[in-house]
Amino acid sequence: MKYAGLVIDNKSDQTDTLYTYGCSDDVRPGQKVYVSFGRGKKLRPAYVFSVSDEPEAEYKNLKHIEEVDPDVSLSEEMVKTCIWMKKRYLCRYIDAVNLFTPVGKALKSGKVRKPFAGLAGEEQIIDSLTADQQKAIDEIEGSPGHDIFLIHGVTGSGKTEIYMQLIRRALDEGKTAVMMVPEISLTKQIIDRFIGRFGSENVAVLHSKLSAGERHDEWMRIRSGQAKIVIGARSAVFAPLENVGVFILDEEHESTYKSESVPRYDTVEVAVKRAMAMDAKVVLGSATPSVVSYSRCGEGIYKLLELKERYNKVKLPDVEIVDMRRELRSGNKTIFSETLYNNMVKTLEEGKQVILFLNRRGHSTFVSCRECGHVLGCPDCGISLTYHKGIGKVVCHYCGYTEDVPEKCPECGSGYIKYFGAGTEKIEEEVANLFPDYKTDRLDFDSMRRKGSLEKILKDFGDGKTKILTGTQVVAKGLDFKNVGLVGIVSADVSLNIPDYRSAERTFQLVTQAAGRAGRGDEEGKVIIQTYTPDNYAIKAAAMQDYQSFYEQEIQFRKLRTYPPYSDFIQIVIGSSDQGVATSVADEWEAEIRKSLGEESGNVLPHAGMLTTAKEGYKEAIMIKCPKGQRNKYFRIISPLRESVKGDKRKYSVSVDVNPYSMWRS
DNA sequence: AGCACGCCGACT
DNA sequence: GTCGGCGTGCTC
Repeated sequence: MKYAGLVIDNKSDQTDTLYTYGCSDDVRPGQKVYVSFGRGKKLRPAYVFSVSDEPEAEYKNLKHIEEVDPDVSLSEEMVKTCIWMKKRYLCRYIDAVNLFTPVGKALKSGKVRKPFAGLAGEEQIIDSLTADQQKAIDEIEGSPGHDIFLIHGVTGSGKTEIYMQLIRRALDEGKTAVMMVPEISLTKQIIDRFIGRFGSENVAVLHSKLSAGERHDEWMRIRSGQAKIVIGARSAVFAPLENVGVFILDEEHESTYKSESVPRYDTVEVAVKRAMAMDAKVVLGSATPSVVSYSRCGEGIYKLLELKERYNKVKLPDVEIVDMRRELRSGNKTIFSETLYNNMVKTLEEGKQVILFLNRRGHSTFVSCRECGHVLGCPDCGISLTYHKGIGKVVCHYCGYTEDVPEKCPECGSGYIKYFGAGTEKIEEEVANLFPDYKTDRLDFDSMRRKGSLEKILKDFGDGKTKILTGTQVVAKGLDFKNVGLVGIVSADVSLNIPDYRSAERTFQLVTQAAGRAGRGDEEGKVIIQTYTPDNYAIKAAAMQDYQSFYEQEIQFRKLRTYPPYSDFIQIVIGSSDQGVATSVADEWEAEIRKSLGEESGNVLPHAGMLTTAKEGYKEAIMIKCPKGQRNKYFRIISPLRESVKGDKRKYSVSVDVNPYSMWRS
């Protein structure tokens, strides 16, 4: 008989440890098994994490594995990655395991289900590769084993073709491949291209819109070795593939690669960890690489590959910055500068289309009383409510609370209620007034939900029906339409004014990406950037499409303030339905961490209550700035605290987030 | 997280 | 007398 260490499928901090069960000699790590646990009568699922000849201790009530699941199992590499994730993200074993295993059950055999129904596949014929493309492929394929590459290529420089050639090579060598894209660009087009090239039998697709059953089917196709290429959003990094040749992350700078729920993993880190175990390559691609990734090239951690020219040598767009302060001084109080308006007229008269970008949805950003100054706020969150004219209500963009717009000020009773700050809804309204002869449309979170489909809005624009499309980030990313003559960035300042150390980086990325939407046919496009801060380096560099210049200035700022890549932020969130418990636990942890850090205790920010919805309960956040190279030391302090939750009788939960996506809520 | 044990109040 | 309320504590 042997002894197996099991992770029980049980969502509790208290049981987050390996339990020893007796088993037969042929049980292997990674197997899904069923055991009796605690006082429960039903068999519970569990995963074998270790097998040994001797038990670690004497157990007076040793139980045995009752059943082994014939279908679902993890590889040894996946088990090791789970153990690493628990340490790295301070999550439970089961949280990591659940990412690797399918939710849902298989449908009865013989049955709906073809995930690619209606997708014929579309092969794009490539005449020849550019010199840059060929050089990148040669360099990646020429490196013998595990390696990490960053492809920095302007929009339209042909990164996807490189990815496909690398995947072809992996398949030829009998290996498999993972192709990841941000959720937002996981559209029919990219799947079509891959199926056209590799055949639908070789391709599996994983994304959040699959039903549990579909996900299970795809999982089985991958695990059984049928599908050799997995395309998906960040969760595809957990695809149950063995012998992966290459993990590819397109648009690597996108925030969707960072998980915002437990375990709060970074997809690049997981890909690198798995790739190391399988001697695979990791390829990151972006037109605007994240500052952290680019700096790693300078340190020799990643190998940088530059694609300088656009495919078919299409010229980069002509970009103009408009100083809105001057516009205001000259008496123009509208949203559109004279330059933007004139260019819109010209573009439309030429029969071309216009994209207007503003990173703020809704109609008016706040509603205020002119008599007493009262601003309508959310009763739960306190932040100001955004007016949505389409539904005639004010909405909290944080928790989703809505209410009717009051006719009188709830504070003083005055009827002078005014709307301030423009969002996409307001822009669309203004555009429709100014250009009544042209069809307008709007693409943002609200319109996608209300009108039912992203596809419909995109199709109308693609067919040329819609002449002017207004939208948020969605229009800045991945849209590839040939007839766009003008892109107007209505206010480049929106993302710049968010109090987060990455605001300049995000602004540069957004403006560059939005500008890249212009002139994707064979003609040069025009881009107009409206801003109140025309001298800001991120805006200037984006206007020049000059990544290098942006990076050099940004990295100085990061160094000066010891922000990433010169440090990591570690956020510890303590949540409880009892405010007193959350606060006292946060007090204790903060004091303990400060004590352990000694002279470096200044790197611990005092804990602060977070904005939460009623459902989430009360939350306290401790933010720690961990200097570069000190991560292990800081984790040695935090890990025992995390483990101590097991023995604590008070009711609270703890989650740890390394480099959280948003820093400004707390 | 489950699940059973156990120590208190209002019922056939 | 006992049915059941959910507070408490354990799970190899």
